[in-house]
Amino acid sequence: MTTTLNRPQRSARKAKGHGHMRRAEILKAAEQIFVAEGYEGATIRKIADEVGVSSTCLYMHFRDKDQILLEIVTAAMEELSELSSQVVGLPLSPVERVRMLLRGYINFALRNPNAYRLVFCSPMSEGQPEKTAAMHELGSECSERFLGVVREIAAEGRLKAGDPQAVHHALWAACHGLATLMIMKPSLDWAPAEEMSNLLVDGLLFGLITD
Amino acid sequence: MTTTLNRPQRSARKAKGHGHMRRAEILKAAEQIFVAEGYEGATIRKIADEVGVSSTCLYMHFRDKDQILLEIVTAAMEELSELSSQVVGLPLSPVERVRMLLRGYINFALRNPNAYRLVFCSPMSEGQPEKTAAMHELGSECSERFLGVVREIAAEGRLKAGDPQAVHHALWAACHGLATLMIMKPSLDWAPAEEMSNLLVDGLLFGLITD
Amino acid sequence: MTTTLNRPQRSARKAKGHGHMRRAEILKAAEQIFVAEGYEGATIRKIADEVGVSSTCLYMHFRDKDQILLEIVTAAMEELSELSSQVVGLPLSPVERVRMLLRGYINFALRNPNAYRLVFCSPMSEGQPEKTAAMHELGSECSERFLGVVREIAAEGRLKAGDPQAVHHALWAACHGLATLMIMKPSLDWAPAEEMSNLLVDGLLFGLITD
Amino acid sequence: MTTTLNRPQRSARKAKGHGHMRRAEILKAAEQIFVAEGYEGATIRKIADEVGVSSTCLYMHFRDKDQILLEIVTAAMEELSELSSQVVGLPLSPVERVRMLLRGYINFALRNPNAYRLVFCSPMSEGQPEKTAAMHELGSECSERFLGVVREIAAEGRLKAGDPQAVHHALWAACHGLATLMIMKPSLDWAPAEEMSNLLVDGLLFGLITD
DNA sequence: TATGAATGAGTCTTCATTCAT
DNA sequence: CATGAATGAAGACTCATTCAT
Repeated sequence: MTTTLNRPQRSARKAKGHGHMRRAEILKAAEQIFVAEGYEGATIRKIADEVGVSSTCLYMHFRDKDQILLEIVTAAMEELSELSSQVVGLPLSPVERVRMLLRGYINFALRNPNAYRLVFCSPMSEGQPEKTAAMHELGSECSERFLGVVREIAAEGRLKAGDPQAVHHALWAACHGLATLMIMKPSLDWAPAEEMSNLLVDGLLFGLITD
Repeated sequence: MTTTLNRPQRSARKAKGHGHMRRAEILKAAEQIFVAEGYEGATIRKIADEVGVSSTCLYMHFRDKDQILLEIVTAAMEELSELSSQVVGLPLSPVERVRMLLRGYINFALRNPNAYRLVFCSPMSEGQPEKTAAMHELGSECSERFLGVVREIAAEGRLKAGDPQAVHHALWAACHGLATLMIMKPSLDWAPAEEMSNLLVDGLLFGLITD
Repeated sequence: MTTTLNRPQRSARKAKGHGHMRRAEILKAAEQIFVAEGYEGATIRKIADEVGVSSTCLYMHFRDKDQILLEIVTAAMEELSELSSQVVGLPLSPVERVRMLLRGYINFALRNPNAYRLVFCSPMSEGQPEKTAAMHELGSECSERFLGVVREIAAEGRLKAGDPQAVHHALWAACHGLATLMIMKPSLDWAPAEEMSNLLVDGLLFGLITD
Repeated sequence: MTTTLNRPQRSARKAKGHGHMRRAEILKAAEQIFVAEGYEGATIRKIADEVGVSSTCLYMHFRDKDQILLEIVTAAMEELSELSSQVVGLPLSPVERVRMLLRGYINFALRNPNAYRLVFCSPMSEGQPEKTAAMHELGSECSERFLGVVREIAAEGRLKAGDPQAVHHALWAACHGLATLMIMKPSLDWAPAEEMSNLLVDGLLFGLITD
């Protein structure tokens, strides 16, 4: 009742972690809030409160708010890139690798909904040219890797229609659509995510690729 | 209901006409900004500046910020609903009607990119319960109509997998993905829209439905 | 639902009164709103809506908002002055006339709570020097008349203590207190107004004046 | 609870001290403006300007506008409550205690005109239920204490008329009237405050209570 | 490394008022 | 006499950011 200052509810100021612990702590807190409240909802104050430090403190570790979010998003993209990299290298038929790529992609998007939205559904890309470079580079890598596997399939003469690029785009777009729609309209009466994912991916592959 | 000026004549007279031109001007500016800068980025001031009037002026024509957005969205949804209604009534096989629905859907989205993003890529949905009722009603209508046709196909025992609801969701989501991605990433090396549309839709239908 | 303009609910635009009807209509509406919602709550728009005309229209009859309210208040003061004038002239003993004056005063205040507050509880007096002149003139008249009757009593040697001026102030202040407190704290568990009024006035007169 | 700086030391250091001087400065400025311009007239901006800081700065020290006002009012009420508490406990006859309560009350009001008006002449009361709880609690305490003494007098069968509650209200209201009128109309030709106070209080007690 | 205090720009919204018709 | 359209100033409040310590 007698709270005299506005944000005193620093729940539990954690024991001083040395060195770069702080940075990680901040990123973690920011990600939580970012996921919970979206890009505009993730304010510096909320993040600072979550970590248990002053807002000012964040500026000792990051230039500005965008840098924090960008770092989170880039980390997410790295994960995605890493994931695609691993799948592409598996000793499986190209179709199987594509199937895993698509499933993994949808899965990733649903697990990182806000990062995903930020990367793929925001016009932010056009905002700062250089700041988002690293992020987009990672995106291109993923895309290239994926396209490579589709080309392998095409090389086997198994594309029912379209060129590899178009098929790759269609596959990606479809999965992108499922992910974003499930993220944006969670109130719809969706079947379980895995079921939807399988239904879509299997249908697409069956429809676009011959045995 | 009482006014015929709700949707003003889209003639070329741009010169500050009297009457209720203003309303339309505002809606147009708002749509652009909403789409360019997202829901939170579209401030009353920016819209007013775009139109070239004071912020206060907007309140003469709309109760609040939400009403502006809502009106744009609802108008777009009405158009989409109208379109789906027409297709569903055509004397064609259910599969053919689904094909037309999906193509028409993608087509609509690409022709109305701003409105489309506004409706399907904005978080706005989960805000006020009643204010968005009309909009959601229209969305549900479209969805129901589409689902109805998928059910016809299911009744013929031709769904390869999944229940009608899931298949309907998968088809919709895939087309949604193609539309949004082509809208949001126009710099990618896309095949022509119609080609992409056909590739995706035909692939999906072939993959999910038996002859 | 489809109201396109902000204030269309002009309930029932009354048949055009000729001449100065309008002025009276406006004052009446303003008084209602003034009483119902207080000084700050009585906005030009509300008054205009209540009358059924545009806000602009009010400016054809009154210079500004203050003039409207001032006119109401002055009218109230005229009523009070009239009332005191009548009572003072009655063929009764001075004590009886004072009793009636005080009762009438409390009664008046309770019937015109907002006007009363505006006149006696607002620093507005110091605001505009000339605009409120008429109003204050009326107040002085009342006060003088009242003081005159107290002087009659004093002339009979019946004041227990104090000079006429002080007694007049004390009587007035006490009644003022009852009125304002009942106006401002209506949620208190007050006895009926008349009962309170009698209790206070009779007590005061008995306490300050000898038989 | 955690801070000892709630009511900062009222020393004379006016030079922009560090610490929580600010809070007190703001409260002081707010009280002046609240009283000079009324509840609605006391805007955040005016207060901030008076203190010489930005409007934003106020929000560092208080949650919102209401909290500022509330704090002022509550502080005043605490003082008044303390005062009444002391008087009630004195080893005097109930009539004498009432006399002291009333004189003390008037005295308090005249010594704290700003706070007094804020508490007893502002409509603020009927706003939020819980926010004003503490304040009303203090008011009730005072009132109850006073009523208790009046009941003692009633128990001795010495009330000339009315029930204890009504008499208590009448006494309070009369003193309230004297205080507010002397505060609001200082330009009137008042007798010295103590003289007025004695005249009114003695007159009331003589008029309402038998020996 | 961290902070408390502060700020300027910006958010939506409402008000009294004016101007051209 | 009356209006629709418009406005500038102001309302409370929030945000990212900075500065002195």
